[in-house]
Amino acid sequence: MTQDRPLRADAARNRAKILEAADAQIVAHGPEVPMEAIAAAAGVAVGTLYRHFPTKQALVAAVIESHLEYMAVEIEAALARVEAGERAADVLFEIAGRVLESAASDKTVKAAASAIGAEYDPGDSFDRMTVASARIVKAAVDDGDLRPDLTVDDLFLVFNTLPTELPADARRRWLTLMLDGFCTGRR
Amino acid sequence: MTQDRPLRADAARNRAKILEAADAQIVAHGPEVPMEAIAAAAGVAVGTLYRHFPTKQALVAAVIESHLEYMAVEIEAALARVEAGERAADVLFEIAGRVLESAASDKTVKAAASAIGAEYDPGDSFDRMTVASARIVKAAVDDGDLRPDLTVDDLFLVFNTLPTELPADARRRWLTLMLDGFCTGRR
DNA sequence: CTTGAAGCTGAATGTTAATTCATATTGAGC
DNA sequence: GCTCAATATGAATTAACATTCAGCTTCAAG
Repeated sequence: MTQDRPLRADAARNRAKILEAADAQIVAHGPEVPMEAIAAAAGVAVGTLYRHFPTKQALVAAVIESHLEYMAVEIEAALARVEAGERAADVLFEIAGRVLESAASDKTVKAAASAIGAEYDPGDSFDRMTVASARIVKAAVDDGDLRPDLTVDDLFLVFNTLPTELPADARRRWLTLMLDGFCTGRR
Repeated sequence: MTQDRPLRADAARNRAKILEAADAQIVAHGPEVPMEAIAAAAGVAVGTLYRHFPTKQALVAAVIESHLEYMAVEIEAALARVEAGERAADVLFEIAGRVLESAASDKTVKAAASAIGAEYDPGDSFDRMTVASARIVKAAVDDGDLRPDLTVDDLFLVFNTLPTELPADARRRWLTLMLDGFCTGRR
């Protein structure tokens, strides 16, 4: 899909700048940032956005995909550690903070997408993320560290729930409360 | 503020219809519903919206205020029950579900407001709500039912966090996880 | 039943933002 | 360094909205 013909050097550079700028702008100003603003932030003209992405929706979808990809990689790495013998709950909690940031941005972007009406394709990364997460949660439950009725869906519910806007320390506090609700108390 | 001169009967009726329609439309379709849509839902012409509210922001602010008012009343009633001897944690949890609904809508509407750039005045209702909530939380903590480090801010953090969109059962599940995180386990 | 103020209507105005496209640039194979 | 297909540019087009206002309608006081 990316390789019909290799991209010209400057085009590839611009594409990257556009994705980066779009991410930053959308996370910072929400759904309604003008394409002009994204273009300006990327240092290109609007027309260039449309050379790379047919519509604003498509651009937003691409940004989402990059977030999902990041999270998938992160979580698969965590799963590897669990399978290598680390305690699942420990790994999960350690990851949480880092993934949280991306999840937060991702949520903003998803909201942006649906506000615009994009029915974007969940795609490969999402499945990878789900599968890996499910295994980690299962392991932690089996260890007796997480309440036995807990599932990946709960985890996702909570991650999708998380507040986008507010301060880092509030976010940390929130995470603590959440995770405490997940634990058996035995840990 | 409401009583410069009593409103003509039909005007009062329209104002109520407008507020109701605005609430429904904003909660259902989000910030960006056109004034035209609100007008149509209320069965009046756009001009009428502007007779009652100078700008869209003002209309949105009025809707927020009505939600806050509802919650303030609800929570003050809860406080009365606590002061009458009911166990604070019980009352709090019983209320939670009901207040949750309004909080969810309110969040949507607030988001709408800030998306439009309304710096609306938190106002009286908000303070009443805060004060009453703080007392209930304090009582529950003193009873030993809620973890001792818990404050109203935590409660609000959680209520502001709550997902607007999703299904009633998911919301219930979420609430359970949250509240479990709040408890001492003693209860 | 009159009448004037209070209300209502909806087309017109002004603004903002997505998307297009004719024109101008530029990378890379030769 | 030449050439042209790939790219980039940004003014123009089009669509949605918020908001205004001149003219019409309806309460309600007398």
